Amino acid sequence: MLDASRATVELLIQHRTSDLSIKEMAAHAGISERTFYRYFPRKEDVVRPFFQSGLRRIVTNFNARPEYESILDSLRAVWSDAWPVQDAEASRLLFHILESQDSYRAVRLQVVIDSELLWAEAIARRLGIDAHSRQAMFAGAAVVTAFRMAWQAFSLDRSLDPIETLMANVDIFKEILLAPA
Amino acid sequence: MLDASRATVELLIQHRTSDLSIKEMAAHAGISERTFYRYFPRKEDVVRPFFQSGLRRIVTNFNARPEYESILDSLRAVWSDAWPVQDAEASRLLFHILESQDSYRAVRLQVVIDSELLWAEAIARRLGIDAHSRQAMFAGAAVVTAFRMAWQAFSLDRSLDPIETLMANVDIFKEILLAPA
DNA sequence: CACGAACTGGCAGTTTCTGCCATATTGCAT
DNA sequence: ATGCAATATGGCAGAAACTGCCAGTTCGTG
Repeated sequence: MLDASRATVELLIQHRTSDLSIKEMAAHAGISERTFYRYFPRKEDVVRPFFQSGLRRIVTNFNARPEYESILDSLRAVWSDAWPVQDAEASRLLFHILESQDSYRAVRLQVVIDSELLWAEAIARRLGIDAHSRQAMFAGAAVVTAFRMAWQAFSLDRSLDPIETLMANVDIFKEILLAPA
Repeated sequence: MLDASRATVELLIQHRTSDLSIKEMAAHAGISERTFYRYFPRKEDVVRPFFQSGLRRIVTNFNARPEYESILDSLRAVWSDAWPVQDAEASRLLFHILESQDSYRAVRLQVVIDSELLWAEAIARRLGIDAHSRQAMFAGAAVVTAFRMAWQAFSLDRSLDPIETLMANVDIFKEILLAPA
């Protein structure tokens, strides 16, 4: 399922457009149309596993960072190696393709927003607070917002450095992310 | 178009489900199926104008508040009268209906996230800073996050007071919303 | 190997969505 | 008010998206 998602994203990038039929997607992923619909309730859900796995991997890496490291340093570290696609230019292209159709954009945003919960848990663990507390929830939202805006800025402006952009964003929420209680 | 959106949302609430066909929606809105598709590119886009107009109205009201009022007081004021639907119970029901299907949930989230830009401009005007600055963008994101979480909490927990929930959320981002530069 | 559970594909049928053209409505100048 | 152009609407045919059902396959387990 993740494989099929990856294969389809690859096809989207190849064709530089979001106008692909189910037939084309299924064929390139090497599965039948019927199976395609078992994996993805709606056509645009095809990008969901791709982004989910990427986002989850970042959080997992964050959780694997040493305790003594500051949250800001950890964020810098995990952001460095975790990109949705290896090539920066392909990443930008994918952003624009998915941005061009509301249906894809909406799904991508939903996946991103849903990762707030993972980040809330991760930050809460670090700060030693309750993962369901208001503070933890908003710390999660802050991290995701910083990611989201950095990715957008990076995709729109070729001259930006992704890591520095993220860190500048995170800096704004510093207090929220550092206050222990 | 907004009328058709409102009518359809009304129908969703009446039927307590998101499983409505285009045929039913168009009939209830008093337009043909063909015209329905002229207004709404995809079926689930039908909720878009409804939420957009609600969100825009809140920002407009915020901009109409007196200059001398604090941002927090203004937020409290505009939040008080502006609900997507008049009846609180209907509002909760609508939330659950749209939450039950990813396609509707994704659209709602997208509309909410897109209102960040409006808030960034509104807050920037108040603080006397550039609307495209990083600080303004994140202030907008902070307000929207506070709204979003308050609405969710309010919809899930019948005992919560919407205004107090919002203000408690906003309080977390106090520094970002108050710092003049 | 046997067997049940889970995965996959084919196909018919429904619903969603689009292109094209004809008709109606609106805005505006006369 | 009248004519005219621009725009909004509807009908219909057809394509694409999506579902239900059943049959064949693969996979893990005893």
